[in-house]
Amino acid sequence: MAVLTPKQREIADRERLILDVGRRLLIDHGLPGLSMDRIAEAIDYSKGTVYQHFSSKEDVVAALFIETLAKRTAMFQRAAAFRGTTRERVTAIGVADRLFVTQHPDHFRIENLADLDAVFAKTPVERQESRNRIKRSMMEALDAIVADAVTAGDLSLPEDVPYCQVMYGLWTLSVGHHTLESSRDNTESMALRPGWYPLWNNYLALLDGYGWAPLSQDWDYVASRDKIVAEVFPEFDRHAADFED
Amino acid sequence: MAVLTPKQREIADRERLILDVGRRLLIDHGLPGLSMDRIAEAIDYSKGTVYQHFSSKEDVVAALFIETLAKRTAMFQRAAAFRGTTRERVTAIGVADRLFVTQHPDHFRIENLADLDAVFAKTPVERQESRNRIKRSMMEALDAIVADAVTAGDLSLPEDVPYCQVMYGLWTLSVGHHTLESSRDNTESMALRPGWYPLWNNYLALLDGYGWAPLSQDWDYVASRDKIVAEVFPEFDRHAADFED
DNA sequence: GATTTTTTTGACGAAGTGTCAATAATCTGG
DNA sequence: CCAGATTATTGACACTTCGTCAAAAAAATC
Repeated sequence: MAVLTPKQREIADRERLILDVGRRLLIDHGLPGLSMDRIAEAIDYSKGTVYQHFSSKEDVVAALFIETLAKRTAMFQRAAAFRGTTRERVTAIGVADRLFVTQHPDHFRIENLADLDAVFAKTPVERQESRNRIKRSMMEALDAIVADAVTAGDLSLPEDVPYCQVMYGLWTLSVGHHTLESSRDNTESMALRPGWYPLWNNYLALLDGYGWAPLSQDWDYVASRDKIVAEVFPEFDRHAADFED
Repeated sequence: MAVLTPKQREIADRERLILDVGRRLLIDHGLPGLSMDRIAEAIDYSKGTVYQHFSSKEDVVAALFIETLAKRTAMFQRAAAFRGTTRERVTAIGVADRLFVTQHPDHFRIENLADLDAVFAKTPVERQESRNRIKRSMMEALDAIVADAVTAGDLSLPEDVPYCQVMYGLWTLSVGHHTLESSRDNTESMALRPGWYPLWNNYLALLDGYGWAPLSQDWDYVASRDKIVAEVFPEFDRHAADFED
């Protein structure tokens, strides 16, 4: 089965094509702008054929979301492998998050549009399982950092606090930040400088609050941040400006 | 103009009726389950009449959201007026947030469904301004607490950190938490105890991280929490169990 | 009670969803 | 290479929803 028949090739290519067209429609015209009719028209096949690939419009969106999630997870895994203190490694996750948002804005946009129950509820179980599998592998990479921090003595948590709670805090900070930022008037109504600073500062405060050593007062995390970009994400090095505003 | 003609009365009553029916549909069947046809059928008027009240389906949803937002804001304002240390007052906001979520689940559900750009984008400007006005008054109540903390010497922020950043951190924690919690499988995929504890602990850590005195190690905030409920939200006193899981 | 203004109605056009019988293309074994 | 079996493709169809608008009904006004 190593080699595909021409027909199988065509089908595989078409699946890619549908996703690419779908992504464009989703980015350019939002969720309501993505319709099966439009996809069919754009790829010059009939609607029925599109339904052969995806069971519903939501299924297309979910498939796009999964691609996005895989990309984010890959970046997080690279970040988690940074060689440095455990707190630098968790900082690397924050950096990866920021780079993901700024360097793959299309993917990031899709995360906001597609990670909704309304979408996945109309999707075949395999798709849902696929999503859960990737999310789980992401969480594992993150929890491992906390576990390492505890064994290294950089962090000591009360008995009743599970490892994942710390990462969960960072995650909620990020999700909340991007949710609020995505609707313009929210940040507008606050006298807050837009961009990355508020989130970065809240990361620092939360980790300091948990007592994750070395504390921000004892270490130059801006320097760490630059080092992380240079070592882990050299392809984005030139874009250090992403952190400036 | 103090007294309404019967006709005006009827129209006002009907507006209420539309919102009530709309809320039920939204809660029970989600965003797609709310349709103008269904509303019209449920209230025994024609669709055209519904459109006399609201310019679109999204307009109905937005109106519902504004009612919800007003309710939350009122609770926050009560909480902010708690007589205690500044840090207790910010804790009171967290308590109010929790009580809002648990005691008004319908409203909370609506926040998640309706505070989307996709909704407000299709809404007349007055509605948008209305939302922004309420949000702003909410933020003012919150920022005032931080300002008081700084003048009281409970908190000292670096020059370049605006007051609102601290509240913004708490807000993003809450938004992120509820966003993640609203999709079952997210929390499921983490070994995290569900409910209020992770959020509460992250509140503590974030505020400790900012050095907002008295720090959690020097003060019994669980006791404060009970006091806040008893004094500010006596109507919910019996439901202290909301904080237990 | 006649006239003007306001309100209500439901049929309508446009768009979108997902289905399915009919048609076309492809594969398969002799 | 071809007949027959299998698989893929098509687009018309039934359905739903949105938002509009001319015509009808009701209310207000004089």
